[in-house]
Amino acid sequence: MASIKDVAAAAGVSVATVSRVLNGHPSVSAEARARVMGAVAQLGYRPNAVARSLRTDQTHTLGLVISDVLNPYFTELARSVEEEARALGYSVIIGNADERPELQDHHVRNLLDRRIDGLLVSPTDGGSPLMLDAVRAGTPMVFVDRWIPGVEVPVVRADGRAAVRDLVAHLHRLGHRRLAIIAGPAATTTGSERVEAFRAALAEYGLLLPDAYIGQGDFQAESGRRVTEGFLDLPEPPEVVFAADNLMALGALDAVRARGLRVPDDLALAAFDDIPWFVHTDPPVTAIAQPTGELGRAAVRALVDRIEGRTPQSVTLPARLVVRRSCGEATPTPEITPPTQSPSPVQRSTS
Amino acid sequence: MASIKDVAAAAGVSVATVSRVLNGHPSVSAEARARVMGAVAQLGYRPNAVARSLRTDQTHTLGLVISDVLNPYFTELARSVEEEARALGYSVIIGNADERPELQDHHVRNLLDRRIDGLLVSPTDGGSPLMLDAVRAGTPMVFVDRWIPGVEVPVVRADGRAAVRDLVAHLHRLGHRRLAIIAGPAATTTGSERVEAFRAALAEYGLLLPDAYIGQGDFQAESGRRVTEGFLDLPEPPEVVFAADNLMALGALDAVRARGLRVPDDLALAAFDDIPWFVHTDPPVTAIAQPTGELGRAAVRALVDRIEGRTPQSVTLPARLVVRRSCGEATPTPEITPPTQSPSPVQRSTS
DNA sequence: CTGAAAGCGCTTACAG
DNA sequence: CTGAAAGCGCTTACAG
Repeated sequence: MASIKDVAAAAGVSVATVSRVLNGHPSVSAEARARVMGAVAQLGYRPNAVARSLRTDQTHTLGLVISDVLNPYFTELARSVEEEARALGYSVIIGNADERPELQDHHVRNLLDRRIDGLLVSPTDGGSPLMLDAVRAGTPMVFVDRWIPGVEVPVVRADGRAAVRDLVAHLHRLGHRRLAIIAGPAATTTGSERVEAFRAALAEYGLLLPDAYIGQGDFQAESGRRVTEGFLDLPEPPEVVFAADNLMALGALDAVRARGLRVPDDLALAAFDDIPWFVHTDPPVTAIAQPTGELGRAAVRALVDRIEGRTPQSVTLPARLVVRRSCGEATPTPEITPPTQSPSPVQRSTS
Repeated sequence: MASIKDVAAAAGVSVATVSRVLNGHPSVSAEARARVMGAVAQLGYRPNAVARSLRTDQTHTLGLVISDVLNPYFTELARSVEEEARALGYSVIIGNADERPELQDHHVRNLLDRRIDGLLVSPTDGGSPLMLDAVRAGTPMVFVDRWIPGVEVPVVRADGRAAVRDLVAHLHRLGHRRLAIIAGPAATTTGSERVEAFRAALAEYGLLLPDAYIGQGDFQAESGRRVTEGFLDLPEPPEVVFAADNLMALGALDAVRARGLRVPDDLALAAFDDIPWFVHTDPPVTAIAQPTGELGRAAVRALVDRIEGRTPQSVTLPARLVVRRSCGEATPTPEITPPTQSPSPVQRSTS
């Protein structure tokens, strides 16, 4: 591969001059610039980003550690992160933690070793020593979706509390009283918050969330299946299951179908995170939709602000309920709240 | 951040010795080793991968350029690629082409600039000059899923012809005669091959594939929607639509539902690529399943073989038909072919 | 077993 | 406007 020396030789100038034209430095004569450009084109020269990074101590790269690539929510998040980063002149390297803390640490370490300029993390746990050290060492970092309490890092996330309240109102209106939840790991904020939001909303209707109705999942499909089976085996099974993410909802659907039961007749189902497939499942699934793309973009902006010396902003965006048929036929409501107006509109899907 | 000099100073040895213990070089005294390890632990030292790469001309990194991260097929592929790469001591950087050739080139260029050790590509088009140059320049490369004819690069992919033949047999048995396809871009191999396999299978039943029944999609959902609407507007609409990937099948479902029609009564549907959601759609979708994980792993092995001086092997694995209900009720067959036995078993799903 | 030194491909003050 | 030189953090022949 041609190096800057080859270009300099071909253009009859010094490597310093080549470097200057490559970096758009103003003080280069038009003639030198032309000769260099010619040599670059002729040799098909491409600057070595590794060498440049070593010298400048910048990689123009962001690390993104997501909890699970197989989760469409994170996949959409990753896509918007890459898009915004590209627009701001950064590339992104994705690490998939697969909901496993050790794998998360592996990727954080790898990313740090590569000297990425900043790190976007959706933590799989309560914060490993490695991650805490990285924060203390001053690594620019921003949490997306999930975060670690007590750590001085900006957080970009959705607040689902109002939407969960809307969901419980919807369920109550349909006559459901025994409501259960498939929770994510308690060590994650989204794992515990969604349970708490659910519990608080139930309390408003004088309903309790007994321990037997809190199933411990790990945000992956298999756990949703297992927990749902446990619910169905209860002497008094719940009437509704609220899955704290879309993959556990998939597992719940598997479990219900495997027993030859039907949603919503035998068990109603709702999920956190809305995905395109929920429109076409049997039945279409009532879900809480996050503004995923906007979260990804806001997270990148916050991180780049931090990297470039500006003050990063934490951002909290509202999630919203999308009612479909998986909790029972909704009694038709005359007014339809427009989707973008109120802070937490109950959007009635056309499906 | 502590550098190798700091470690050397703290341990009272030269940087050469530090480097040797870090790299497991045998000729280091036990005492020096212990002192270095101590200093490393105490300083929390981590080698700078950028500097190491510059020096060794190796990044231990693979580039993976996929066509679309939002496609669950590619997401699963990416996951298995990362897993196998990690097992072999490599990390992977993913670039998402989003089915856009310019974006694909952007990522290839970025990856090349970063001096990745090798490139895994699922080409979005027939091969840009940039990609062709990279091959000519000797960049270790392997094509996965899609490939570029006439280019001397190993290919790891699934052969769907037998499964497509099984699909057409299934459709014919159900009485369908007017069969249409939503194709991918003709510039991609999977775009054209799936049409040709479909056409050839139809011919075995004396059926034609008229131009009006070949819709041009781009492997993304919106195109599936648009093409399906076109089919439904035809004076004589098809009885079945075969979507060449799962996202276009999603678009087809959208279009059918938007018109208040039903699958399979008004229009039957089948898809290339099987995904977990197809079990739970209304109705469950008959699909052709690829051995995605195995493809990803085989591709990595081939690429690493090439990188490490061994001779890489092209690999072709069979895809198989999974019958569900989206093409009409199947007449129950007495024997169930075990999924792993025959080269192209027609697996009857339990859903 | 160990260290001094060269060099990977760049960028950037410094001097002219 | 231009070039010689230093230096980023490593690895690795070379000499001892």
